[in-house]
Amino acid sequence: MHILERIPQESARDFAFRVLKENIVSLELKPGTLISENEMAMELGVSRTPVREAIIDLSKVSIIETVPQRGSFVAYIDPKMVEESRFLRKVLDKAVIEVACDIASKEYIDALEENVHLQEFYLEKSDTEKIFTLDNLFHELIYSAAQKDIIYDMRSTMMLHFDRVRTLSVEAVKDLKIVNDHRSMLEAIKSHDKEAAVALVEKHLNRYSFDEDRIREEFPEYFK
Amino acid sequence: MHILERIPQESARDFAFRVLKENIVSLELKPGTLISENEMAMELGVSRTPVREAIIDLSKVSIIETVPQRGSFVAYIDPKMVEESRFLRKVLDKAVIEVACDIASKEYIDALEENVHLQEFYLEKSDTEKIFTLDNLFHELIYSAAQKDIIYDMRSTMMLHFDRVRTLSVEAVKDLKIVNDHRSMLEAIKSHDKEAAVALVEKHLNRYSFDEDRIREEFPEYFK
DNA sequence: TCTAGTCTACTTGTATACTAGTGTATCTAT
DNA sequence: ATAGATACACTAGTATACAAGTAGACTAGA
Repeated sequence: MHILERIPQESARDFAFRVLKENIVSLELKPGTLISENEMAMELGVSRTPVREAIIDLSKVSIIETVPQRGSFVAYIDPKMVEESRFLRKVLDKAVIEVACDIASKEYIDALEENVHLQEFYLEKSDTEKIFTLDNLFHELIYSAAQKDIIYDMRSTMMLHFDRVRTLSVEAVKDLKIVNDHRSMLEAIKSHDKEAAVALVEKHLNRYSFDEDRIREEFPEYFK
Repeated sequence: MHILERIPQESARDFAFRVLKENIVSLELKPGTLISENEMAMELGVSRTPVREAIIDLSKVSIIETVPQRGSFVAYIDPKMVEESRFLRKVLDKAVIEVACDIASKEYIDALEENVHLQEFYLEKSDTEKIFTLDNLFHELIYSAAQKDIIYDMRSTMMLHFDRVRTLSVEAVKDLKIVNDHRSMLEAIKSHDKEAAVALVEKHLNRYSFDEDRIREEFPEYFK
């Protein structure tokens, strides 16, 4: 497992949660791996309690499976769960951007404006890493603008299923297209054009295809 | 706090979670109340650990607010959160019933059929309690039929915000209408009529109105 | 009367100890 | 050699102990 740096003042629980999440999505922790609370506590330099609490959180969305008295395992890739997370994202993103079109305040519009501007800036420099971070922030901002913050949290945790298969997809989505999508979405929000916004989200999400058959063939050991 | 009976083989954590949930929704635990992990552990006859884990869960959706080194408090009714939960339900219920129209298996159709039949049975007997339980099960069955079980869990926890103001609403929704709605939804699912199903959900949810001003006037101490 | 300080009684966060169950490897008996 | 019993090493669930911080009551002094 790849141990991240602990952020100052970060609680042990949040730390453990963050490390677990990263390692699962990046497939550093392979599906089927046993996560020992004890071992992980040692590695992180914290006690079992916060590690355990983080594991419980992730069990909630079935990305970790806990069998009493046996262990906690990284869940195998389950197409049903991938579909469930993709479904959740599509449904929520569309509904939320509509609300954002209605009620986004100038404050958030400005934040989105800056965000997209930076995306375009780093697109110029081909800094995919930065764009990835800004991408996530962009969507979070929309949820905030629509005052749907708790829902965003749920979406994030659930998206782990999808993020993890995205790690396996060779076919990288072109940054150019993504950034363009975001620019268009922002313009739609600014002009309160709900219909356009929803259509853009639909198109945006369709860029992330999930070729289950290919991935299953290439990484059969990751599937149940 | 009203202590429920512990179900055999129920884990201490699930038990604590269930008791907390019930007491918060029923307003037995009033908004603003301090929930002491220690005290609750004593009352339930378990240790702090499972109680704490239950509290963490509920903090996730902001129905409990935990301030480090100060305490965990039952959150005041926050119209923003009520709206967020109502929004989540509306968006998900509509999207999920569409899926159910597409893929509900005979097994689930049968289960729904039995469920609605029982609702009609208890409607005859005016057993509101039973209908309430069957009502919840009905919606859970639809989510299961659409293979969206994790999403249903999220919805449930988030709905606590809404369920709690529903407790305060005097205007009881008529059982007759509810049961009729359910019957119609089932028929829509059986005939794969997505449009009708979505329209029914919309109508169904509109029955649950939330007169914030009135409730706020009547119970000002429950609001922040 | 007011203010500064201190003490107490609480809280959560974290660490550790104990319990009970599971799977495996090993040993024993046939 | 094989089947069954058994010991062991691990697990998660729960209980308890300790650390660190907060709020409020109380006291002493001006």
